[in-house]
Amino acid sequence: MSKRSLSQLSPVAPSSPLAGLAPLPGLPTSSPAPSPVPPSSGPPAGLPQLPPPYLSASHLSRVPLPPRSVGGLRDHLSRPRQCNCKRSNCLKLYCECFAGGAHCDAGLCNCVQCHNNEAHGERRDRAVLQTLERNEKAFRPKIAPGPQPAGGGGAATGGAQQPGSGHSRGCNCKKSSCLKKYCECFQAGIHCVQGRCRCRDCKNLPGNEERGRLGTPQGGAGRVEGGTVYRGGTGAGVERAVIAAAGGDALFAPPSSYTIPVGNPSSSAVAPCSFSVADPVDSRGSGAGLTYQRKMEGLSKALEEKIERERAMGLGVGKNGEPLPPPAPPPRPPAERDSAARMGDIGRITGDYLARGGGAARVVAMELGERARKRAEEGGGAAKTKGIKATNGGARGAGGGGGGGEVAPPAALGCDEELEELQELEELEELEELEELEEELGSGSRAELLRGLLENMQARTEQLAKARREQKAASRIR
DNA sequence: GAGTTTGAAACT
DNA sequence: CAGTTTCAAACTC
Ligand SMILES: [Zn+2]
Ligand SMILES: [Zn+2]
Ligand SMILES: [Zn+2]
Ligand SMILES: [Zn+2]
Ligand SMILES: [Zn+2]
Ligand SMILES: [Zn+2]
Repeated sequence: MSKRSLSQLSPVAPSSPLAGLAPLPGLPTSSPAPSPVPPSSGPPAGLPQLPPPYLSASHLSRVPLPPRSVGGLRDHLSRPRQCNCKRSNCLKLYCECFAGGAHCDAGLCNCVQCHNNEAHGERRDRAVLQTLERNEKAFRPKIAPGPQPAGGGGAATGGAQQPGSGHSRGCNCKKSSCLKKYCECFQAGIHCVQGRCRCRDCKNLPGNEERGRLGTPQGGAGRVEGGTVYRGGTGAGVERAVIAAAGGDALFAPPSSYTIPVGNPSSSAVAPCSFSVADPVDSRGSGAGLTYQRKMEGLSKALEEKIERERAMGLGVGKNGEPLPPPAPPPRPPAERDSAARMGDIGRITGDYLARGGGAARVVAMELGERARKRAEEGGGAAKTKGIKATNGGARGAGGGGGGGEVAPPAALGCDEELEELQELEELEELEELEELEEELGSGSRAELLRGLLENMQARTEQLAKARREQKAASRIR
């Protein structure tokens, strides 16, 4: 389902973007559609010429392409595309994969906390929209298709370039003279374009041949995929990036056909799209049902208590680091809940708690530890009690506060500390302990719980990071 | 592999 | 739009 006719312009168009990547002819400029693809590795340009992929501001421009990869299934489009992102969640253009409109390949990428995958479809969708908001051409090729003096990884060779070709936005190099792969032009193997490139001391202009053919003695060749310039490509890189291929060749990962709902700018695009992968509901699978529910219950209760306790102690910080004075508006809902609601409790509770900024990390850690212990007891003996890295012990991390009466947590520091703590914990997913734990608890429950916690933590982390930045900025402004 | 440099992307 | 900060890759040692 979810098949919508293009002409259907509903206000809050829940575009179902990405998903797969739809080959998108990059350049706007009319491409005579020659046969750019050079010999080697020049598969037939089988892609039909699609209509201008421009995201018209008047309506959704859903690229009419084979919904083949609708599920976001493996995009058999690009070659090794691998990133090593650590702090962007692969949801920013910093990430090669994301920038190229592809999902990260858990097998190839070495990214941390990657959200550029089907498992985080919605997040990714939002990120894509944000990115497009900033720059509608964000996912379009930077390198014009057409005949290029390609020389991937090396300086451009030919003489003059055809108008319209080159780096669409030009580079802005200041210290590399455009002779290193720091320069996108150079990396793409094309000359800089006067008037567009704002480089200084450019030595990558037509005529200025071979300054050192391979400007980079070390490292590998650069590459250009679908017009996107990448720095990556160590060694095994593509010697000849074959930039021209963009003309409609599947050789590269054509920038996916992201769609952007521009229908009504006024009404925020809050609900971007509900592409949703599958029904998360049933994903739980059979069997784990009851067990899972019980676990959740237990955890829920434990967390609730913990929260209550801490709140009573005056711990907690406002979203912006401000102390949290009011004991809290205890909107303690009745005790009646259906299983479904109960299931969501964990999320709600932790979310609530985290939102208030308590020692989030600490709580999570303790909770996990407790869970493990519990499990051990139940299971009867042999259980292993995973302690889960409990970060700073009893520490009064965030709320800290101290002593009597008014708990005035040093917003600044507390925030920072908590942030670190959280970031550290965010990597729980990679802890071996958890994997072991998983065996004991059952992947279903563990995964679900963990995911919930992590998501909350991530959200919180983002908040904190922002707050921290602001503080930093504020202090620097002084 | 650790540390530095670089410029695009992000943010203010 | 300019000035800064963040980020991940290119590069150096
Ligand atoms: Zn990445
Ligand atoms: Zn990746
Ligand atoms: Zn990734
Ligand atoms: Zn340059
Ligand atoms: Zn340039
Ligand atoms: Zn230049």
